[in-house]
Parts: sequence; structure tokens; C-alpha cells
Amino acid sequence: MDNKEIAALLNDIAVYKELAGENPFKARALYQAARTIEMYPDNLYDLMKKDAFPKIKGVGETIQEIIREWVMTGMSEELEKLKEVVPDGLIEMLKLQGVGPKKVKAIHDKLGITTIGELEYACRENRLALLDGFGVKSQANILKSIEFLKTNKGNFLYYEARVIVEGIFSLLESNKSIYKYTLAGSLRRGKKTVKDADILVVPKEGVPGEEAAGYLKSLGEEIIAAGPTKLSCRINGLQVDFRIIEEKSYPAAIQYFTGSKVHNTQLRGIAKDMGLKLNEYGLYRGEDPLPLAGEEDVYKNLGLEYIEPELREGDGEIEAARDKSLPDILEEKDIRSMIHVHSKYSDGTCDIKTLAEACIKTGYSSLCLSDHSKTASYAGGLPVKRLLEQSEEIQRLNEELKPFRIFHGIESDILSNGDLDYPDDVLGKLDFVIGSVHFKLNMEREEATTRLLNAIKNPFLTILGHISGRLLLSREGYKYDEDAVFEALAKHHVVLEHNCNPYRLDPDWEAMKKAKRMGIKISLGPDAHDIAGFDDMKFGVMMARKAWLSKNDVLNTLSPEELDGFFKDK
DNA sequence: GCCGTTTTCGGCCCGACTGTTTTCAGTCG
Repeated sequence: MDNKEIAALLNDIAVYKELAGENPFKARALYQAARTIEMYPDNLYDLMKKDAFPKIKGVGETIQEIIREWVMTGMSEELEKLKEVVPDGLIEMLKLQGVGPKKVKAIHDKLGITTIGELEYACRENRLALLDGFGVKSQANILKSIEFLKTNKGNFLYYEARVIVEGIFSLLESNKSIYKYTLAGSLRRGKKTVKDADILVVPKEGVPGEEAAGYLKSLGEEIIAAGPTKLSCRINGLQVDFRIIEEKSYPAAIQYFTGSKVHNTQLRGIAKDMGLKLNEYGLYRGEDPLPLAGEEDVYKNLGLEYIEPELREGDGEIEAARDKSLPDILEEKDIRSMIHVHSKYSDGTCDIKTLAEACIKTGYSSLCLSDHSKTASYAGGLPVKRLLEQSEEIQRLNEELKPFRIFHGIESDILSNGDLDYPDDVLGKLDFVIGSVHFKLNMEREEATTRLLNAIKNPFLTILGHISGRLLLSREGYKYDEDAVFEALAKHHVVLEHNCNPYRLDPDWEAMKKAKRMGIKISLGPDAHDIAGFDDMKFGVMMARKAWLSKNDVLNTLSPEELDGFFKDK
């Protein structure tokens, strides 16, 4: 059990309390406590078991008691009681646009509705419109939102949303009423999936805001909300929130609309403590705005180091910025090796030389090639004979392409029992081994954990590949005991891969951040099957930045000589 | 539900927009 699970419990209780109509500040306190506990460095489950629960700001007697009960008995009476009053279906209803706890409660209390399905039916029968506080418009909006939720759950992959946004930018570029525009929100922070895109727009001098707003409105296939400074619409299915701002409030606005909400809340709290007020228009002492040349000045004026957008998740970055202890986070230019690439030998589309030359052209100094192993027959996995042929070709190329270096590895299937896919004498001939689970993805947590632990114990394993097997928004990964697996990685000096494919981005940045704390090295793996796949490295760098990783934490930043040493030491 | 040396009770971040209302509550970010 880990802190994440305790946090999830407190979050659940908070949601149920909101829906039960309790004092919203109680729910807020629980949310706050959940967040603090999630980022707490030590395992609070174990500490509670030992009756050594530490003093944590925001976690008082009542919440400690909830945790104690849950740790000792595996349940929470508080939550059970709430569940009796609040049906599960109501939680789902909160996902509907324009529907919050108060409205859900009204829908439930007055119409006896407990699921989204029933709500949809009630809307079609026009019963919602007759309810106090609701009307024809809210009924129509709720129906629309149910429809939307049913089709794509309202989520987009980071890169899908980026493609839509780039399309919008090319339109804004050529519009005469717009002076500048920029990306904010969760996309700027580099979240792996997003619900919307936030775009700031500054109209040209002398152009009234309404004119720019009118143009932006014409881009939407559906308008969700439209005012003089804010426009929400749907473009190619993605919700896009435009904010029309004046140039003078740009520094405060870009900070404000980049978020996250939690980050901004903390920031405004600091401003308040200093006798200042922070909003999207500026930083004020009384009525007087402090001069801000850029976003950096917002932080500077609050006594903080500049915080990169990827770090603004309310996960300790503000405390670190105050102590001047923020890490020097990874940049794309730090990457020197392309690790986890497939060639024509298995299911890639390029020959090895083409891949190597593309790496050289990009400025990389080495390529770590890893085709599929023999069990992955569907992907052209290599029998031993082919593997040895490949080895010869790589030796030839290494002579030819000096000082560039190709390392010969394999992406070995991790078999059901945790064994790797070749005997030791074959594995021993390779420079490195990535172990990945490709089949039997539906194991129970315990079995999956044992499988991973066995693989990690194998002295030939260098890197553990796409750890959970998940595909974002389409396939949930299998569950495993993260603490146990990470402890084993640290103990056996096995590198944890962050798979950079935008459909995977596996594991999450939160897990990588924890891995770093435990002394585990991270390898960014584009899992490329052609040269275009090299581009996915940028998603990995983005996630590494979110995880607070520095150059020293990432295998891909090593020179060929250093990598050679690293593989040999293993 | 939590917190505090200006507080042990009364606050808890802030503003825009919508829809249902005759002045504002609820939602959102």
C-alpha cells in the first residue's frame, strides 16, 4: 500500500461529501490533505502501522483517524456511510459540463435520478427543465454533454490536441485583427492527456476585443460560452478556451492561464501573505499594479525562483522555488542517444544504416538498437541465428560510421514466469537488454508483480520497458506493486524506461519522480519503428521534465564511451 | 476539516460566464 492509495481514499470521501451537501470547506480540506499525502516522501501506510504517523500540515486529528482505521481494518466507516446516502452514478455526473455538486444533488434529491442514463431519459422527457434552478437551456446543454461523454469521454492525447492547436495557430497567424497568441493551460504544462486547449490572444492595437472575439467565434463548430474576454468553443471535437487579453496584462495572464489550479491557488496564497493580490490582470499592492516585464517577474516578486511550466502541478515546486532548490531539468539538447529502436530485422521499416544516419543527422552520438525477441513472432521476433547476423552487420557499421556508435541490444519479451526470451549465453553476447511484457497483459496484481520481479533479478536485464503495458485512453495497464518493483529496480541497478510513444507515455511522471528519489536511472525510449518515430523523443523529454529529472538521471544523455561503461558495469 | 502569536472561532483564492433569475448561485478554470 502506498501514499497514492491513501490519497485516493481521502479524495473519494471528499467527492462524496460534496455530493452529500456537506460544508464545502470540509471537502476542500480533504482534497488538500489528499494532495499533501500523495506527494509525501515516506510511506505513510507503514508509518501508521508502526504508530509513527508524522505531523503533517493539513492532516489533522480527524483525517488521521480516517487513515488509521483504513490502515488497520482496510475500510472506512465514514466512506461506507456516505456511500449509503450517495449512489455511485452521481460521481459520474460530475463529469458533465456545467454540472457540479449542487446540481447533482438537486437532480438526485428532487427527481430521484441516480445514473447518467436516467438523467438522459429525464432530459428527453423534459423533466429537468421544470426543476427549480434549471431551464430549457441547461437541459439541452446537459443532453449535449452526455452525448459528448458517451462518444469520446472528452479526453484527447497530448499530441492529438497539439495537432489541432497547430492548425488553429496557422489560422490566427494570418488574421489581421490579432497581434499575438500563445498556448497556455495543461498543454503548455505537458499533460499526457488533456480535456481542452487554452489559448491567449492579444488583439492588434486599435482593434476592439469584440472584433477579435467575433473572428475566434467563427472558428468554432460549437460555442460553449462567449463573452467579451473569454470564448469557449469546440474545434475538431476539442474544447478550446480562448482568452482575449490586453498586452499589459500578458505576463500575469500567461502565468494565470497556464495553471495548474493547485499551483495558482498556492501562488495567490503567497501573494496574500505578502499583502499583495494576484489575478489574471496583474500583481497588485492595493490598487497599484507592480511592473511585470514577463511571466518570470510574477515569481520573482513573490520571492520565488522561476518555475518551468511542466513543474507547475502543485507537487512541491513552490516550496522548492522558495528554497532555491529546483532541479536543473532535462532539455532536448541534452539527449545524445536514441534508445529502443526497431529495424527491418523485426517489425521496423528501416535498415540499420538508415536509422544510424538519421541519428547522426540529428546530432546524436549513438543508437541503441533493440528489435523484438523470438517469442514475439507476430512482430518478426529474431531467432538466435538472425540475432547473430545482426551482430555482424552492426560490427561492420560501427567501423564504417566511427565515431558514431551502434549498441546491439534486444527488446526481449518477458515470459509469463518472468524469464527472458533467450538463454544466458545468447543474452551475454549483447550490449544491453530491454525487457518488456507483450502478452498476458491481464494478470492479477500479485502474479504480474512476481513476473516483473523475476525479470528484474535476471542479471542480463538492463532496462525494464513500458512497465504497465497501457495504451492511453484505450487500454488500462495491468496493476503491479510499484513499491516492490521499484525497490527491486534500485537494488539490481536496472534502468526504468519511460516509453515516449504518445499512446503509451508509460509510466506516469509521478512514478518517475519517485523512481528518481529511489536512485533509479531512467531511459527515454521512443520505441521507434521508423525515422519519424524518433520525433516521439520530445514527448519523453517533456515527461522527464515533469518528473523533475536532470541530465544525470537520464541514460540517453551519456556519451558512447559512458554508455559502453554503463552497460559493461551492469 | 484545518489553522492560528494580531485569532481556539471565523475564516478558508479569485474572477468570468451562464442561466435562471429580478439580484445571484453555481460552475469553471
